[in-house]
Amino acid sequence: MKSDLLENLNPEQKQAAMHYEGPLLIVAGAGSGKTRVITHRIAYLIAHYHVPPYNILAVTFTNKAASEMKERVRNLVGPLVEYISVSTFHSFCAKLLGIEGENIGLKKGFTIYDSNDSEHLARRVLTELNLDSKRFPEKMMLAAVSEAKNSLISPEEYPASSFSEEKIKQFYTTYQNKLVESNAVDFDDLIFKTVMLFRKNPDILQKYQTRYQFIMVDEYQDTNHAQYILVALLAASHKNICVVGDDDQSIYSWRNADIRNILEFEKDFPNAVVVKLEQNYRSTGSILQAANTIITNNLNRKAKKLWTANSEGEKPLLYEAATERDESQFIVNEINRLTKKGFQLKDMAILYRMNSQSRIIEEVFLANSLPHIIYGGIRFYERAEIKDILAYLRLLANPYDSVCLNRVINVPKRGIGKATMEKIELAHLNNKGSYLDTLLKASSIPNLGSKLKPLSEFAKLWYSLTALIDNGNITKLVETIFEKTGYMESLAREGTDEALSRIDNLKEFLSVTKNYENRAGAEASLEGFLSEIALITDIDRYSDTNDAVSLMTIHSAKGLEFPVVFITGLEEGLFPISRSLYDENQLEEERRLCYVAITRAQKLCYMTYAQTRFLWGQTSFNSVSRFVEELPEQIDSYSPVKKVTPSPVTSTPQKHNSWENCQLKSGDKVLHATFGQGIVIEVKGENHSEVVVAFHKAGLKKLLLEYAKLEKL
DNA sequence: ACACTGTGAGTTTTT
DNA sequence: CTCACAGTGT
Repeated sequence: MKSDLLENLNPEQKQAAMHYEGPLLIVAGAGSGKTRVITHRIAYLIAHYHVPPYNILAVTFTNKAASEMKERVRNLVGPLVEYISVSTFHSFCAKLLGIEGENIGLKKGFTIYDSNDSEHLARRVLTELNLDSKRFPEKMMLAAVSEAKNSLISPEEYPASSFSEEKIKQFYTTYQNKLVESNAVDFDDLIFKTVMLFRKNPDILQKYQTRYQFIMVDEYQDTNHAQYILVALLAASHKNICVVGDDDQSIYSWRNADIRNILEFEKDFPNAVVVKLEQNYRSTGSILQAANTIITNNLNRKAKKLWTANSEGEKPLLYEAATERDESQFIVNEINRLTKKGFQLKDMAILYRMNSQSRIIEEVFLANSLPHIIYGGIRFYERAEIKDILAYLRLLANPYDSVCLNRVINVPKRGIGKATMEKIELAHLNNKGSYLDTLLKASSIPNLGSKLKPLSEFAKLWYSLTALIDNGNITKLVETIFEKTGYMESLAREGTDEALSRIDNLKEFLSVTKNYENRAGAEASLEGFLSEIALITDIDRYSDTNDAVSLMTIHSAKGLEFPVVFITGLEEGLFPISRSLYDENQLEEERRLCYVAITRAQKLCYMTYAQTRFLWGQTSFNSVSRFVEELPEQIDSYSPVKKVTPSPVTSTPQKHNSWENCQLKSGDKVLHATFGQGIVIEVKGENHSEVVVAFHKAGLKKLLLEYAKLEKL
């Protein structure tokens, strides 16, 4: 049955898939079938070398990549896939620390802080240390801490040879102490602490070395030093390590990814076998040629040249828009045209450099009723109400967590503010137990006055909820929290549109818990649920069954492919982004980002830019991106200035001049008595008597100017 | 304690 | 522009 397993692989792919023991480096260009090779290698190890699935570990960076890999392995090996460990770096470490964490002082149920929680904590540390947050912004301090952790430098080891280093060291030390007190870890700690665990406990390390006989790492170019050491430790005894990566697609150096990990793999593992995959199966010849032309402008890279046997196809098309709205409208028009030629909406993606660019695109999409999904941006799990309910759950799992306690103790309002909270913190200092212990003994906290009553009630509520933790029924637990805390009720009483949408989000959260329970079955636990949620991103919440255009940043598009790709905002200062313009290394990373963007496209690739763009509160006039200029021969360009814009809606100035009777034009902000603020999308009808307005709260409305009292803002 | 207002500052990418 | 925070008045 498995004899034809490798039948459809090319010779290099086959060589990599058949590799048995010892280190293996697969340099896999974009679209060269690397996932295919990894999945086939896993299947081959099992079928041909009879490696027990239990001994195989595959690590990726994103949950999406992990679940996709799992599915594709399942297609090859069937139900055996459940015994293979396929997971992200972070979730692998989270699980491992859940089991072994007590060896390095982590109590059961520890919380994983996201960047938002970390910032809260950082702010408290800054005030406590009396550090001027202007000279030492928390973002900067956290970045320094992150860099230290990713380099495996502990607070004690952190240098103090300059004034600012001294301050960072101080911050790092206090920040870390507070994490420990809260029984919490941040993202970087997951990797850092796992490495520490292994270093301090050789017996535990050995256990996992024995368990994971064959290790595979995807997107190796994005690993940082800590991740590299983690993998190296696990592979130290058997050296059965296979890494897959492409230095041209390294776009995470700002997260301390160390490109040297891939460039120097052969030094680190001297007898490594190296396989290069250079045949691209994804894109047309023209698209690939454009990508190749761009990337050769980078000096710091391994020489390679992707080729394809695919047909030439059409050259990428460059569109010069007047404004960012025009850019979006062009895209909408093209999408409408392409759907008539047989493309589906889910075949198309719009990529941009930064999330804020999605706003205008979404507006125009809404105005044209074009179905779309925005990845990233306002994240589900970052919405206040979701964070509130999660904070309740996290507090139940970990009653030491001060950040979560601060978040929920006055939500909904219980009349407990800063002053009371300080009294609690003070009492807690002399208490060896958890915050729950402290609050249950609230009557012994001095000077509480009238606040004792609400506090005791809160403690009682908290205590009664703990009884529900262990039955694994998280949905029930969440429903009880909604009810007993009065959270839902207080939102319902508010009755505003915003409150109603919050209620909807909370209801959707119940489908998240149900989904988890279905998947986890008898294994379901509050800790398991929380650690899964902490590491999940929005990308994992969407299914691709809906026919809709995808909108996302280029970073989150890595690893994905689409028949049609629109790359937007190709302007100097935006892409490449202004901060990178004077740093050759950063500029090369921007160029790699551009390379990643182009190579997402299978059939058609569009590149767009706007002559003027409203950016950061003002209109800017940027020239076309240098990346476009690096492609003189490889693209066709299309400038609407010479032709009539084919859009039914436009905001080009020429057209406005002819609207003599009309004070409103598309793009204007207006205020409506009942619908609130909105933006004019379209003016139409005889004498321009009708307007279509996208209201921020009420959505799209068609209005007659004669009746609707619109105030121009 | 809290709701409101105005000011001021910083604007990338994400597990 | 948008968010966070300080200061104000209730």
